[in-house]
Amino acid sequence: MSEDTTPDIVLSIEIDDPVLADRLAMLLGSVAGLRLAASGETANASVVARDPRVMPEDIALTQRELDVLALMAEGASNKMIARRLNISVHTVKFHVGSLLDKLDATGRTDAVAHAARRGVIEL
Amino acid sequence: MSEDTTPDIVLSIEIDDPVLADRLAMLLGSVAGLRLAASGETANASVVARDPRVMPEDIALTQRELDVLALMAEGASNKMIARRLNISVHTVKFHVGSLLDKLDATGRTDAVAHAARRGVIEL
DNA sequence: AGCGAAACTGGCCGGGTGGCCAGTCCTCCC
DNA sequence: GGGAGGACTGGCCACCCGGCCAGTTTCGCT
Repeated sequence: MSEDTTPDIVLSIEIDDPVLADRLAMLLGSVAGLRLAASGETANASVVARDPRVMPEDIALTQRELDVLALMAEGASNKMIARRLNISVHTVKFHVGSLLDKLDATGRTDAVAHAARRGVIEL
Repeated sequence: MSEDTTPDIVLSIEIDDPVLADRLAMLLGSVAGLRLAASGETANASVVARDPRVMPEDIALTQRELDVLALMAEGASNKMIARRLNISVHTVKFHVGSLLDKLDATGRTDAVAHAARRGVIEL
């Protein structure tokens, strides 16, 4: 017991592409100071596929629309949003309306789903 | 021009903990066949902190509830869900009700948000 | 047989939602 | 100085949503 001040970092590979996953397992399996997680083992970190949502491809949402969107994602009703933002329910509806437009959604539930998919918001 | 059939895997480290990130950068930086992404560069894969949602911790949802939940996440109205599942709107409401219960949600938007967060559904 | 869970259906109703119309203030820009 | 866009507000209204009550059938387990 001496230089084990830092135990191996346990890494789990969570990549769908079997080819890439294999290459990584190969490369990382023989790195000193690092270990691949056994099945079921809790890892310190995971290697995941490049998240597709990272490229913004931003839909142009105004700040206010983002405010409303965030609260919608919390399950807040128009009334709650109005109170939280100190604006009238009508104004909330106004923003929700343009949100549905811009996100090409049919309702508020669809809107937050689309927004989450496109990375506009984080659930 | 011979064994470059497989260019280096570009890896980006996206970990908040600076200590862990540093150790990983150190260990991974010197692995042949693998390269750390330059800032802004698009990586093949990312090293991320253990995603909390990976552990199932499944809420016990019945098959029918999962059916309804999936359609809710598509932004479908109760009427649409009813048509798609060949059941009455009342039955849909019944399932939505227990979904709200089990997912501890205040409305359908909140329900799909919670479900997505817990990994019950994939957006 | 008896019992519970799941799925299904109905009526009723208050409140929420989204679409339409209208309008007023800003500020930035040509 | 006139336009364009954003934020904001109002009324009106059809429809949807979620919660309440009630009931049926079918299944598996004991």
